[in-house]
Amino acid sequence: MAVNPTQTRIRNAAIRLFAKKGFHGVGIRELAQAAKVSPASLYHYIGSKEELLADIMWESLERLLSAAMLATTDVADPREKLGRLVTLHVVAHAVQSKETAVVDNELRSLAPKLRKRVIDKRDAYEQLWAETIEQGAEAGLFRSDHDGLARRALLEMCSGVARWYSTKGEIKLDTLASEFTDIALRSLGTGEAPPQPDMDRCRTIVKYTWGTKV
Amino acid sequence: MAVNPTQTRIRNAAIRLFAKKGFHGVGIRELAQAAKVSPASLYHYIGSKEELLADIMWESLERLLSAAMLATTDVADPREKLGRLVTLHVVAHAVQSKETAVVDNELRSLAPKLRKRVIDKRDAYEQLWAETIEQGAEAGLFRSDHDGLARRALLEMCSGVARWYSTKGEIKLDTLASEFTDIALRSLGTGEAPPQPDMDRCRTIVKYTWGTKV
Amino acid sequence: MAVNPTQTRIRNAAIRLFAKKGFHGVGIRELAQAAKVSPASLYHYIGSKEELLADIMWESLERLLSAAMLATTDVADPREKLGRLVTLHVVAHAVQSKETAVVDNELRSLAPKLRKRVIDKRDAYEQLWAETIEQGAEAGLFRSDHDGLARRALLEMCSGVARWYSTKGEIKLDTLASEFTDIALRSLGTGEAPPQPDMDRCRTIVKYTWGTKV
Amino acid sequence: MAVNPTQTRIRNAAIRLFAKKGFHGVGIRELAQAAKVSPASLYHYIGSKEELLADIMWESLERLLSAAMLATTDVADPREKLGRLVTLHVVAHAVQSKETAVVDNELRSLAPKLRKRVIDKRDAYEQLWAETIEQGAEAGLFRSDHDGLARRALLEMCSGVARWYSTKGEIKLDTLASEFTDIALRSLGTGEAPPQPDMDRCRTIVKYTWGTKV
DNA sequence: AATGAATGAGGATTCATTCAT
DNA sequence: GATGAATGAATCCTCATTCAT
Repeated sequence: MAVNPTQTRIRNAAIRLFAKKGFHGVGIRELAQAAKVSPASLYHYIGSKEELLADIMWESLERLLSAAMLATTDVADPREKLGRLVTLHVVAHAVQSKETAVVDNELRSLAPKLRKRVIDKRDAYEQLWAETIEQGAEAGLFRSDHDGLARRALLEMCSGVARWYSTKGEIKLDTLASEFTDIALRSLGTGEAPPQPDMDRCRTIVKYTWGTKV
Repeated sequence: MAVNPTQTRIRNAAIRLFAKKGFHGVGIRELAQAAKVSPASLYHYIGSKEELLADIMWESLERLLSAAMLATTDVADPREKLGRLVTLHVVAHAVQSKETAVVDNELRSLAPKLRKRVIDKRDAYEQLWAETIEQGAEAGLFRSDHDGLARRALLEMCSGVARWYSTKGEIKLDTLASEFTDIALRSLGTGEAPPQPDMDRCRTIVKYTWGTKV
Repeated sequence: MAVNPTQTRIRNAAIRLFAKKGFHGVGIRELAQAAKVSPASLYHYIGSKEELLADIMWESLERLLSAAMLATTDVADPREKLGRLVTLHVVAHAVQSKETAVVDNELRSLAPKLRKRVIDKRDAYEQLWAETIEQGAEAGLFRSDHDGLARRALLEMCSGVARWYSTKGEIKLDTLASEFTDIALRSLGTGEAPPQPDMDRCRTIVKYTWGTKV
Repeated sequence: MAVNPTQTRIRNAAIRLFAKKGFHGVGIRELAQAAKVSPASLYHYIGSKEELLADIMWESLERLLSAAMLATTDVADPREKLGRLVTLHVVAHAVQSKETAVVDNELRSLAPKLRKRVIDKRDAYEQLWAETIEQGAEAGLFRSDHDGLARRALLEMCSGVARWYSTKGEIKLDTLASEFTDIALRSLGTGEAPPQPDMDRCRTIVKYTWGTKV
C-alpha cells in the first residue's frame, strides 16, 4: 500500500526497529531519526505509533494469507496443500524475518480495538492450516488433530525460523523449505513416504508475493 | 533462591508482567503495585529492573539445564536422551510458561554485560541437545544435523508450547509430552519406530525441579 | 552566542541558581520554573543539566580569556600587562560574579569528559598570567615565581572578589581595580613604585566584552 | 569533641566527601559506606546530614578562632598580630584544606537557623582581622581600610591556599607562610620593610591546635 | 548499638503527541 | 509538507530519613 518513498522509509525503519527492540523499546524520536524524518513530520504519515504497528502486522499477515490462498486453491491433495503451506510459511519467515517476528511478538502491544483486526487476519490464516489438516485426516492421510496440538507445534516450529535463520548462513532456502515440509508431513503422516510439494508453483508465488527468489 | 516472601512476590509479579507486556512495556510503578510494594522499596530487593530481568532469565535457564543434565546423565541411548530432553523442555514451557516466554523473548532487552551471562547459560543448555543429536547420528540412529536445522526446528517447536498451551485446556501434560517426543524422534529418525522415554524418571525430575505433578 | 530569548532565560536562571545553591543543589524543576519553561521544554534547549553547566563555564572563561588576550597583545612592559590582567580579572569577577563563581566552584561537578574542555580553557588563561610574571622576572622587574606561589595567591585574591564584592556597595569598580592592581604589583615588585595600567584601554575592553561601564 | 572512633570515622569521611563533591553532591549512603557504617546506624551519631555539616564547619572555625586568639592576645604590634593571623590562616588552610574548603564553600547549604551559628563564628574570626588592621591604621603602620577591601582581598588570598596548595608539593609550609605574610604586610604597609612575625610562637600554636608540625 | 525494611518526595530525563508557523 | 517549540505524564532510580526489631 505504501507507495510514497517517505512512507516506505518509515515503515521499513519501524519494522527493523520493532523487530530488534520490541515496540515499547523503540521511541518515536529514534524511529523518526532512522526514517530520516523529523518526529513531527512522522505524524503526517502515521496515525500513531500503535496504528503504525497494527498496519505493519496486518499487511504482513495479509501477504502471507493471500500467498497461502493462492497456493492452496484448487489443490486437492491435503499433503500437497500442507506442503505448500509449510513452504510458504517458512520462506516468509526466512525472507521477511523482521515483519514476521513483529507479527509473532507484538500482538500484546496492541490495544484491544486494533488487536482484533490483526487477530482476525491471523485466525483466517491459521484456519487454512486447520482445514488442510482436517481434510488430510478425513482422507485418512494424516493422523487426526482434534485438539490442534500438531497444528500448533508445526506453526511454532515454522515461525521459529524467523528467530534463527539467516539468509547469509550456510543453509539454503531450498533446503530449509524441503526439510521443514518433510518434518511436517512426517509428523502428521501415517508412516508412508509423503510426496514433496510442487516447488515451482511455490517459487512463483513467493516471487510474486515478497519479490524474493527462492 | 528467593526465600524472602517479598522477594518472591516481586519476582512473581515481574515474571507475570514481563511475560504479558514485555520488559519495556512494564513500568516500575506497575511492577511495584503488582508486588504490593512501594516503588522505592522495590529497590531494596532488586538492583535494577534490568538485573531483575536477568536474574529471572538466568534462574529459569538454570533450572532447565540442571533438570536436563539430571535426566540425561548416565543415559546411553541417544533416543532416550533426546526423548527426555524434549519431555522436560515441553513440560517446563507448559508449567512455567511465563518464565520461559520471558527467557525466549527478552534477551534483546538486556545490555551486553548482563546478556552474556544469560546467553552462556542458554548455550550450555542447547549444547546438550546438540551433543545428543550428534551422538544419535554417530550411532546411526538419527539423520545427521550438521547445520543444526533440526535442532533449531525442534527447539522452536517445543518452546512454542509456552505461547499456546494452557494447563487448563483439554490437552494433558502427558499427552503433550509424548506427542512432542514422538514428533521429535520421528523427524530425526531413520524411519524405525522410536522408543518412548522413561516417563517415570522424567516425572520425578519435573516434580523435583518445578514442583509440579505431570 | 545565545540569541534565542528562551535560551537566554534558561542560561541566566542557571547561572543565578548554580551560583546561589551549587550545581547539585539545583533541581531541574526549580531551574525550569525559574526560566519560565516546563521541565520537558528545558530539554529542547539543553543537552543535559551538566552540559548546560559546562557551556556556562566554558563561555565565561572564553570571554575572560579573549578579553585578557586583547588587553595584553602588543604590550611590552610586564608590569603594564599584569596590571591589565588584574584589572580585567577583578572587573570580570565583580560584574559577572555569578558566572565566575560557578567557574570557580563547579569544576568538580563536571564529569571528566566535559571537565577537560573547561580545564583546558582555564589553563590557557592562567598561562597568560604565568607568562607575564615570567617575563617580568626575566626583565628584573618582578621577583621570580618559580613555584607559582605568587600567581596562585594573586589569582585567588582576585577571584575572591566574586564572593564578596557588590556593585551596589560603597566601593567603586574603579577603586577596586586600582587597589588590586596595586597590591598585585607591589607583591611581585622589587620595591620600586609600579606604574598604573592604562585604565582607558581596560575600560574599552570591559565594555566590549561584558557590556558594562567601569 | 568527637572521641568515639565511629564518630571520628563519620566526620572524617564527611569532611573528605563534602570537600570533594560538595554537600549536595554526597548522598547519605555514600557517606555511610565511606564511614563503614550502615545508613541507619549513621543516625545514631548525627542528627541529620545538615547538622553534621554545620558541626564540621563550626568546629573548624572554632579551632581557627581559638588559635588566632591565642596568637594575638597580648601582642601589641599590629604588624606582628597580622603576621600571625596570616600565618595561622594560611597554615590552617594548608593542613586542613578539606575542612576549610567546606567552611568556605558550603555556607549556602545550611538552612538559616544552622547557618547563623556558623556565620557568627566566622564573623567573630574576621573581626580579629578587622580590629588588627584598624589598630595598625590608627598607629600609622597600615594604610586605612575603611571599606574592608584589603581585609577581604587578603582573606580570600589566604583561604585560596586550600584550593591549590599540596603538602606533597615543592613549596614548604614555612615558605608558604612567610611569603603570604610578606605579601599581606606589604600590601597594607606604608612601604617600610615589615618585620616577620614570631614563627616559633605560631609553630607552637599550630602544633597545639591542629597537631601538625610546620 | 546496630540494621534491614520501608517510604513519600524528588532526582534527571524521555515519552508520545500536538500545534502554530 | 515540514518542523521547532511545547508539554503533562511517565520513565527508572535515588533521596534523606524513620522505625521496628
